[in-house]
Amino acid sequence: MPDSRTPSGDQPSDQTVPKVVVSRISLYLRELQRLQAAGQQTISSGTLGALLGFSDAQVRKDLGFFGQFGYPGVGYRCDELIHAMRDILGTNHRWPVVMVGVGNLGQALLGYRGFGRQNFSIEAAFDTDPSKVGTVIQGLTIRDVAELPEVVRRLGIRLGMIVVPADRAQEVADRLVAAGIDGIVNFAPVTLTLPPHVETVAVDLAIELEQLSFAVTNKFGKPAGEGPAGAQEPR
Amino acid sequence: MPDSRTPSGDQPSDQTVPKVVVSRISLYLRELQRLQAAGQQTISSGTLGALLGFSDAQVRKDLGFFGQFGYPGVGYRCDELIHAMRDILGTNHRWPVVMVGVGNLGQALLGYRGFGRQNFSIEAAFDTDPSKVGTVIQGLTIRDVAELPEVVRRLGIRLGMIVVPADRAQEVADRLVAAGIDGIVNFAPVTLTLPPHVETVAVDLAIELEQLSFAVTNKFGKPAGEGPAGAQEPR
DNA sequence: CGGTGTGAAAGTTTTCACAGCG
DNA sequence: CGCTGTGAAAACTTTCACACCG
Repeated sequence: MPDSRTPSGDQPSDQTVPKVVVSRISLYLRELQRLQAAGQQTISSGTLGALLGFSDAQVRKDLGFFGQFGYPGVGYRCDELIHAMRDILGTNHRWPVVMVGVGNLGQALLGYRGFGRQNFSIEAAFDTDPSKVGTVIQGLTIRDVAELPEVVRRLGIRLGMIVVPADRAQEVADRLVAAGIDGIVNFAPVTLTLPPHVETVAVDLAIELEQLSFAVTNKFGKPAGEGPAGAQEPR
Repeated sequence: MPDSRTPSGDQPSDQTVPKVVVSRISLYLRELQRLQAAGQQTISSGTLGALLGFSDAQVRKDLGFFGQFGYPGVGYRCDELIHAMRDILGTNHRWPVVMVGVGNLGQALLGYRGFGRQNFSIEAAFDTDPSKVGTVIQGLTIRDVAELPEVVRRLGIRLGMIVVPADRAQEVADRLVAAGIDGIVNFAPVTLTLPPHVETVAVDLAIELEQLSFAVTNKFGKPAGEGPAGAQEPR
């Protein structure tokens, strides 16, 4: 484009990037990390796409939203692309996170190693149940929700996870917002009402099963021959 | 359309329904169940949409993929629409499900009440760890994965959940497919290769946090400002 | 009225196809 | 060569706007 230097992530980006593109970036990153761990140095858009069930053009277009990262005739260097995608996603630095709700699911998430692998670290966990407050789970002392504002401020935390029952989720969301949080992952099966400056991502496990139920139910009412090989469709 | 009888879910559906429409159907259903529990009899597309952040037209168009369910001037009857949407999603009947992997997360999912609420029931759980096989968790006796085919056949199970580490997920998927499963929810952070007749839904918890990281990082690069995520050190 | 259902228009995302580069 | 980056075309999704209904 402007000149002919070595590829690098310059910023043509000012257009607004579709959400679905960002979710694919996460999938590219995940796959690249696997490839790198397997010793692969470079990869082409075609190969990367095939591993995930996307076209080569889609991979290139997606990356094109953020800059130029490839080498014509060669492909992309895994290490460079991983670094670039972490920059895009904001995960080249560590994110401290708070969790509210340490029931079944909350406790499991506290022990999930996958967060740390992508540079997220649950730094504090809260509950309202007095029988839980003060106990130690996965090395963390559970605190009373009343301490939320102080802890968020002291640790400079911007992200929170809601892992409480549906009927308590909005109240917890309000507390997180009041404490100054910028983004929330909501595992409760309810839609939160939030001020527009707070970002949110919803995960509803029952809905995932419903989507599968629909797909399986309607499998034999579809068009004929379906897609390429058996690559899994991304969410 | 054809005649003027009471609205009901007849099926103009043969067009292929976009996935994003199906995911909104799940959200409509969730909200309707909440409204019904709160005693509401009817709801308009505008009100329902507003509760979820969608336009009235979107709600009507989405429902239009599956039939005619509304009463002009009135809206939709909650009980009817709930039933219709369960029919669409295939959750008016109970789905028995198998789970493979009863680590941290698997055990939490075994205890999650939200599945039962939407008519899914985890009927059997498997692991390969001999120290887990034979133990009872959440009232279920954990079985050896070798028993998968027999149990799936005997209980007529069509859906499976993969809750094992990434490096074991493909092998487990192959076993589920061999056992005759039709759909898989995959919680492992890896893309599965599956035959085209097997449906799949992927849930990657770290990716959800990454999406939030991106949104928060770029919140102030949206309207006019500079520097969304491109910056990278020139090589 | 207040609301649905639905073509047609607008907007968005994906695919195509090809110039250009090492 | 093999592959990227990217306009332009195609496909798809959302919004608009309005006839019609109770």
